[in-house]
Amino acid sequence: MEKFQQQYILERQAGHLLRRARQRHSTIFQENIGDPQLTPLQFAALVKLRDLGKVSQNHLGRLTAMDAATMQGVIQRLGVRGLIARRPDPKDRRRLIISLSNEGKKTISKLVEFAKDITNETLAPLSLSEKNTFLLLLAKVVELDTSEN
Amino acid sequence: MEKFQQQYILERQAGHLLRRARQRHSTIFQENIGDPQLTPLQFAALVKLRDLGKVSQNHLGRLTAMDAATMQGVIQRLGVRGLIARRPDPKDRRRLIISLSNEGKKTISKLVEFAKDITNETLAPLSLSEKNTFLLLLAKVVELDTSEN
DNA sequence: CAGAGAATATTTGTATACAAACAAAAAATT
DNA sequence: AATTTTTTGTTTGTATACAAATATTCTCTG
Repeated sequence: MEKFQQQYILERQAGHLLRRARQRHSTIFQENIGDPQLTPLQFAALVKLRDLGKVSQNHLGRLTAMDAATMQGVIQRLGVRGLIARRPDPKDRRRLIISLSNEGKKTISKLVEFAKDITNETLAPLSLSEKNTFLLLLAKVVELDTSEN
Repeated sequence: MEKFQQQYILERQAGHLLRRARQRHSTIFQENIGDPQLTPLQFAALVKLRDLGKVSQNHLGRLTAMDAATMQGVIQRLGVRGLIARRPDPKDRRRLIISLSNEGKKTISKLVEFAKDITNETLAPLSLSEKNTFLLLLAKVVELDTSEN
């Protein structure tokens, strides 16, 4: 008795499909966000800052799933554009406290309206119920409790 | 009558979740592929070459969803490691024909066994039927016909 | 067949992504 | 209180990702 050799098809692997889905999202994001300079990561950082006010740089990184080195670059570029303010935490001199500038507040409140369609557009090949299922499963894969937020 | 203001929650956006899912996959891939140097993209290129034999560099890029510039780097690094062979196409002098070296053939046939578990492990938080649903929807999002492969 | 247009590969520049090593400061342990 | 450990942020190095510009070659059209 021969065991059937299980084949390996790239197009059915989670990694390949996730990568392509992110490419799709990235394109749609760029086309719809209304600010050609702003990237998905930069936008994510602004959203979290809008929600929380002031956060340390590393903490913001954890909230947006960026490691310290990546966060460094993102904050750097947002700083250059004047969308955020940085100042040292007097209570913990290791920390850098990040917050939105007035310009940043204006920007995020304007762009978030465009951002709302992007998830929907990214999942456009799916029906409404499929979209919901997909987002639910996706959150489960990354072990995020949906009811948390 | 006031319209309810629709909120924007980062953790429910496709882009953010896709990004995190890919981070998860990337970690699991690295831990399980059995060759610390080999990246997901490099592995994808090797798999396609195994399936097809000889392909031009750009064509390989399209098959693995990499643009020409990215492909350039991946092929470069696989070349340095001696896993592929490159030679000009006599019939079309713009083209570079890529194929597996003997070393590359050995490598891919050994590693593909490890690779088979990675999708499963990446989707471990899901039940078996959820995994299937998820992969199906994911393929639909990137508009890949599953029956094609 | 000549010229326009398209395809292939390369290069440059910017932005993630993350490992690893580092300095400074805070927290935990003895 | 002194030592160890952890945390925070920075820097360096490698690998995607992709836009844009370029040179070469091929294809298509008139």
